[in-house]
Amino acid sequence: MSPYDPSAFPAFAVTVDLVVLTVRRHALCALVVRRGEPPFQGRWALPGGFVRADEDLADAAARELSEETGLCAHDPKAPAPGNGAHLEQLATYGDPKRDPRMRVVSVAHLALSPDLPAPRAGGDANSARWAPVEALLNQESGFVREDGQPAQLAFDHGRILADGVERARSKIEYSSLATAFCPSEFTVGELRRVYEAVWGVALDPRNFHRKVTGTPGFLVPSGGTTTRQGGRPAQLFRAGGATVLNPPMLRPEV
Amino acid sequence: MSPYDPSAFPAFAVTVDLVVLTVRRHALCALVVRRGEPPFQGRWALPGGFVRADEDLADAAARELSEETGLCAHDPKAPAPGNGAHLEQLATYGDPKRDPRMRVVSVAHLALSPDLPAPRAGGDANSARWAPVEALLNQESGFVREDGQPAQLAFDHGRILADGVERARSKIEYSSLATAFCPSEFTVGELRRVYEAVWGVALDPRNFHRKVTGTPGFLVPSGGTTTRQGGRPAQLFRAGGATVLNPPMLRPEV
DNA sequence: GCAAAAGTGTTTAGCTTACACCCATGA
DNA sequence: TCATGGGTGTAAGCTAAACACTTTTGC
Repeated sequence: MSPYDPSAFPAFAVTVDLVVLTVRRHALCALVVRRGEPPFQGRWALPGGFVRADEDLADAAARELSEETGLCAHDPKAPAPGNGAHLEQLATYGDPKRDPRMRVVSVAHLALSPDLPAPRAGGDANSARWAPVEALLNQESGFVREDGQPAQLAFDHGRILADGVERARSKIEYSSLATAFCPSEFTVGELRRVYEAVWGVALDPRNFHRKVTGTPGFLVPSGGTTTRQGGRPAQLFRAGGATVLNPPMLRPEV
Repeated sequence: MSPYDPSAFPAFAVTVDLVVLTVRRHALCALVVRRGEPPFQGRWALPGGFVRADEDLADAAARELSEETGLCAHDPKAPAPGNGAHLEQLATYGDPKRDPRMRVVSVAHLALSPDLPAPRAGGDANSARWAPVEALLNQESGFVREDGQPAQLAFDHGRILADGVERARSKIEYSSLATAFCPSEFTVGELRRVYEAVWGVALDPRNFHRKVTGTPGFLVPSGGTTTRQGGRPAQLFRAGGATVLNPPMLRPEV
């Protein structure tokens, strides 16, 4: 057997699926698209698509993200963040029966984005929307949305979403990743509300303020202030160069 | 275009590659096999192989691990650990040029095992050995082993190994995973030497002892004692049911 | 006895927590 | 004036780091 013989190994289709998270109205939300064709026609699914023949996995994920949201994924190593989203590989799902049509291995990616006006449909999806992850993850308990659509996601996307949410929840503990949910300029209170939405807890505003402003390199003041949240004007910050938080932000027990 | 048409998407080969780590003679070591055929013939590589047509990714990784080492990967959820190794998915590597022959996507897995007598060759590898990761990771700086073989690993396996080592180093901070490097019964000192080997640091034996014995569910005394390390007899322990360490073990700055 | 490794006790410093308190704005 | 969110001060409690000290074996 020659190692160059394509018949010597099974052929797989490879896709990328995206867990795109954002914080909207104090709730952690994920981008879902309605499937326009079988299988799972009419059901909600994570955005994604086939990896092209000469495309790297990260490039395929960035392309799908751009097609679905218009966001530019920004390389964590790039100097200018711009209006980009954080994008990282999450995990790979390859159960032989995960797609009834054929053998598909999906390399899931996790994207974190600031709140966007509204998702625009793209590719073969005929509609797209932000949905609170809490509702989507209640799929196991037979949750049904108010419009009568079952919330159960297509394929194994419920599991993929759960893994992505768990990754996001744990990663903001020890990294500065929570700033990826914020616009380029934000206040300490806005950043705190991100943590509260992602973790589903309430944090002490005073201790949170001391913690994030006291961690060198986490936040840099941009000079301006804002009163968009009401109350006393708050300083505006940008994300600093630090990527790890040491000591980490502690997630309350419940 | 029908979604069932195989010509509608590119075909990929999918492999699993294994980062198998152990601690031998106070050094973190990885299992490498010598390649018997091109490309990279004669070079060291990580063990791995093609995923079969109806095989899950985790099953393929467990099969390769068993073929190369005789270890049984044990599901973390299984009740009886036995003589099994820890096995988890690491990351997926799919650069279009990572294999000169064809488009191969590799789903890398990380395995942690107690010290084994000697690796046995299996599959198409004509030899296998444990190599200190420090030597393997110095490949970038033109490191050459004492036998004249360049240590540079085949394909992108140097990067995969580096990612696996980093995962292991960070994961023993906040989980009980370090016990996967120990035999079923071990002393606190032996566990400490695992941490010291993986992190490459020296830890205070007194504070380490208090830390691990004071964390509920981490270690359970097995009743026996041993003097195999010399000095005063040490209590023997087994890994307890706890999988997370809270608060975590702190890695010194270096 | 001596070396070596296992354990215990104690002090100090840093960090988290909880909460009292003041500040600056819009309505 | 009052409600609202921003921001500072401070004392209690927990943890880790550093290290003196005792215990129990082999040689």
